[in-house]
Amino acid sequence: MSKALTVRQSEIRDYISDHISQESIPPTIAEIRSAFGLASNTGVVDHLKALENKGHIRYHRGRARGIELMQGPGTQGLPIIGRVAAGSPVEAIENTEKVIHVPAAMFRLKPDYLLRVRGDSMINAGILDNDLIAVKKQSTARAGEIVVARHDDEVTVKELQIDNGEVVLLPANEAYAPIRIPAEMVTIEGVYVGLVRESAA
Amino acid sequence: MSKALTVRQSEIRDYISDHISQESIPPTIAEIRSAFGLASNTGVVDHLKALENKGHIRYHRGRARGIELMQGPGTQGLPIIGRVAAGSPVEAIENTEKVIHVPAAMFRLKPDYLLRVRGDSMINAGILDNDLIAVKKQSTARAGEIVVARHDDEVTVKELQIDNGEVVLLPANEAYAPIRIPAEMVTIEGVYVGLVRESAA
DNA sequence: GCCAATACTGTATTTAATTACTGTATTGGC
DNA sequence: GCCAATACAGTAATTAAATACAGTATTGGC
Repeated sequence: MSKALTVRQSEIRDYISDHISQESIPPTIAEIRSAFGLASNTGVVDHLKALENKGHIRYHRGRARGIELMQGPGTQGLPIIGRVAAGSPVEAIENTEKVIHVPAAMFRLKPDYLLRVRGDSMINAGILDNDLIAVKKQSTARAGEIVVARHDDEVTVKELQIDNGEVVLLPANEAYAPIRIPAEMVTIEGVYVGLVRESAA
Repeated sequence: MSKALTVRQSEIRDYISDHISQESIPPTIAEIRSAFGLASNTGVVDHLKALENKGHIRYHRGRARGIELMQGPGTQGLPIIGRVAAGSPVEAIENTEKVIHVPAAMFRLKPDYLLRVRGDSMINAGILDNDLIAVKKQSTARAGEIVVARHDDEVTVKELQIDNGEVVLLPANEAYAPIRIPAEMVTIEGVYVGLVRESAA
């Protein structure tokens, strides 16, 4: 749908997105120019044209602040994934509870979806039963990161550790034991980048 | 807060609201003028000033399309309160870090603002240092609820308990002792209704 | 080695949009 | 009967913002 952006292009796209959420109006070309320390409007216009060609914005020529953000994945709505069906990828659409409009800019790393956590195995990491964790999709992770891991068609949230070539999934709760699995039997679905809790009444 | 509008004023307010939802950008003064078949910008400006005085819009002079709706689509922004200045009410505008657009529907009870939590006194309730808690403003609360309480110009987040006419502010961390204060020395600022965590990298 | 895309500077110009007056007519309240 | 608020017209001036052109330098692909 929307082609890959260069580093500079996605910086500008993010600036536009942030400007809209904070000022509730798109920036002018001159505002973008000075935000990036550029000397000429032309450079900004070039980027806007590129972003338009790649389907990320609509650029209404001749209109003041005529930049309209296209709601690409990760921009506006984050789907909430509920129970995860066995065998299906975690982002399968039929598992979507609903979509909530959380600005991805709210989190330091842009998440791709929200996953509802079941159980209390991560309470010492401040992740409680029924919390929604913001997950960024990626297939690798570093030791010490909290990851969404799939093993035997079961998806769990645990701290990742590597020990002697084996993957250790470490709960943050003394009542649970670490899970040790050969690396080739575990798939990393994503990493934990944030959390949303709708507190019970 | 927002005073009653005349018929004409609410027509114009509705037009602005519709324009934002349809074009995702506020209208210009000239667009409003021609939409209502007026011959002069002055009439529109008069209405905008009236709408501003009555608290329905913010009118940013000198900016193209500088009309910001205070209610309606895209207005569910919650201010993030950072450090709380001594003596000032917690919602004081100078303490606002920024506004993030979190749909109020995300939480069961509609919060009024987000408060950045400092310290680890509530870790057993899953509230960590630097988390943002969603707070609903209210001056009373029931025992067992987690509240934002002010005592001696200091604002803390604790579980509320009542014991023998005294207020007990209960931390959720064994390392901290409960705080016991006469009820008349504590002000309840609001109750905890949700949480947002921007996880550290 | 060339082409296309990216990422800009610099200057000038045009058009979009807001503001700044002055003035008229109507309405409702005290 | 007057005052304040509402609801406009009309004209000019000013500023905000976008565009148009002509370049330069760098990168990666074929």
